[in-house]
This record gives sequence, structure tokens and C-alpha cells, in this order.
Amino acid sequence: MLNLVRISELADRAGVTSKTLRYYERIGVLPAPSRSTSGYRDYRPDALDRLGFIRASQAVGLSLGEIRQVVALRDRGETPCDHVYQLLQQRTAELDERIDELQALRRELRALSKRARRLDPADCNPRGVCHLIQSSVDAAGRAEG
Amino acid sequence: MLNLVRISELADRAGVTSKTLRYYERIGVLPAPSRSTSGYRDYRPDALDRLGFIRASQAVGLSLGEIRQVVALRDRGETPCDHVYQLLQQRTAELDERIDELQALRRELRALSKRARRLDPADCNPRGVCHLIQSSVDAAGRAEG
DNA sequence: GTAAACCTTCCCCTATAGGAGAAGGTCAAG
DNA sequence: CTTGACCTTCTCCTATAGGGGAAGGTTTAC
Repeated sequence: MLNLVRISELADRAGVTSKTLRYYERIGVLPAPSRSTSGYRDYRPDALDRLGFIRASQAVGLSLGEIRQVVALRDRGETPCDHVYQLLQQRTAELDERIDELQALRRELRALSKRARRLDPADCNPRGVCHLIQSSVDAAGRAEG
Repeated sequence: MLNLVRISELADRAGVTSKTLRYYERIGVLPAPSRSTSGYRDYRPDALDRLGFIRASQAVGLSLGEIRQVVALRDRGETPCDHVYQLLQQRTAELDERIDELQALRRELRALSKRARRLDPADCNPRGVCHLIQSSVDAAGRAEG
């Protein structure tokens, strides 16, 4: 009898909404469950495992699209570990790049704040809207030129 | 005579498309220019300064919505420097937070890769789709619990 | 005089991860 | 028997920064 559960109960247990479960089914990360005679979704308890995997995957930066690829492998009977490993390596590399970018931006913002303390708002030229920011362009221009 | 320019010429000079300029006008970051008798937009050369400000602002992480606020102040005759300074401080704080999050994620991904080298794909439990990722959940659960 | 290259407004489309709400069917309790 | 709490599918909507293309007017060059 597997004590089947309805959508809102599964949603509660997984900490998501029913909308989310229907969405997951629609995009193919959660398998379509059987239906009661009246058309209600009847989930087997192992759907919770799948939802745990989905959440964990999202937590390490995988998109639902990527998760769909992974569970498709599993559902075809393959072991998705290699694929997952590749994805994680790729995500790590992207993350490194992204962090570098944000750190560069942070350095620039700090420089901007420092410069701002030397500038007098009265000097602000309407043409450039605000010299705080225009000064960063000038600085970048000098740095690049 | 101010040598007026048409939209595609201004777009070329600013390194954006005509679509972008119409969009900027529509959302209020670029003032509506005068029109020729046939309805064509005639930009004065100082529109280029405004576009420079927009680009520089985007480069330091301001959204077009925030930029709109800033140029609105300027266009009302106020000096937007204080507001810009606040925005930049706020953006800097958000950036710090974001960087911390990404670094935490990076640490987790590295730990995951390390763990992956000890795991045998054959152990992978179909219930959890892939143990690489489920192992991270277990680890997080232990860390939090 | 006509073809190419502009310009105009208008509306729809993109990715991401769902949320809002309508219209209608179902189920349990009182 | 009806009320409330479910469930179903359906369509549209959110933010961001524009892009694509249609339908039609203009200007420039030959």
C-alpha cells in the first residue's frame, strides 16, 4: 500500500509548495506520479528523496535544467556520477571567475568611496550627472589608455 | 546649430544599439530628445555624456532603475552625489555579502570534489540519484545538527 | 522613380524559478 | 446539502536589459 501522499502533503514535507511540485514535474525533474481515480496525484514516499536531491543540487549551484539532465541519466538506468562530477568542476571554475570579477568590482567601489571623500559635491558637473561615478570612468580610461 | 545626430549615429558613438537608446528613453534614464519635422529623434551631442554616465554606473553595479533615480535628481536640479554615495555604499555591502556566499559555496564544491575521489560510482544509490551530491547534504546536515 | 537605408511605434520574446488567480471537479464533515 | 478545503488544468505575471520583427513613413542616392 506504500502509503501514498497527496501533493500538498509532499509539498509540506519537502518544504516547498504544490505549485513547485507541479512545476518540477512539468520541466521533468520530478517524475509524474500515478493518479487517483479522480485525477489527484498520488506520490510514493521516495519522491521525497528526489526532492532532497533537487534541493541539494540547487544548493551547490546547479540549475533545474542541469538537474533535469542528471535525473534523466539516472532514470535511464545510467550512473550519473561522471556527469555530475563534470558539472561540479565546471561550476567551480565559473564560480572562481565570478568571484574574481566581484572582487575586482569591490576594489573599484572601495577606490570610489575613497575618492568620494576628497570630492566636493559643489564641483559636480551636471553634464556627467555625478562626478563620483564619472571619476571612476576617467580613472578606468587612464588605466586602460 | 549644435550638429544634431540621429539615433543610429548616437548609438554607434556610444557603442550601443538604437533599440537600447529607445529603451533608455522609455524607462527614463535618457531624456527624450527633440524631433525633426518627420518625427525622427535629434540628439544633442551632450547625450553622449549621459550615456557615458549610464555605462559607468552599470559598470559599478547600479541597475538602470537606480540610475534612473540618480538622473532624476540631477534633472530636477539637485546634486545627486549624496544619493549616489549611499547607493555605492549599499552596493558595496551587498557585494561583500555576495562574495562571502560564493566563497562558502566554493569551499563546499572543493570539499565535494575531494570526497568524490573517494567514492565509487558503483555505490551510487538510485534513490538519491547521485551520491556525490547527496553526500554534501549529509555533510551539511551533520555540520548543522 | 525607385530602391536601399534609414526612421517610427507596436507587440511579443529571452532566461530562471516559480507565483497568482480563474474556472471547475472532488472529498469529508456538519 | 452545502461549506470549506482540497485538487485539476489553463493562462498570465514577476525582474533585468534589452532583441526581433512587423507594418508603415522618410530620406538619400542613383
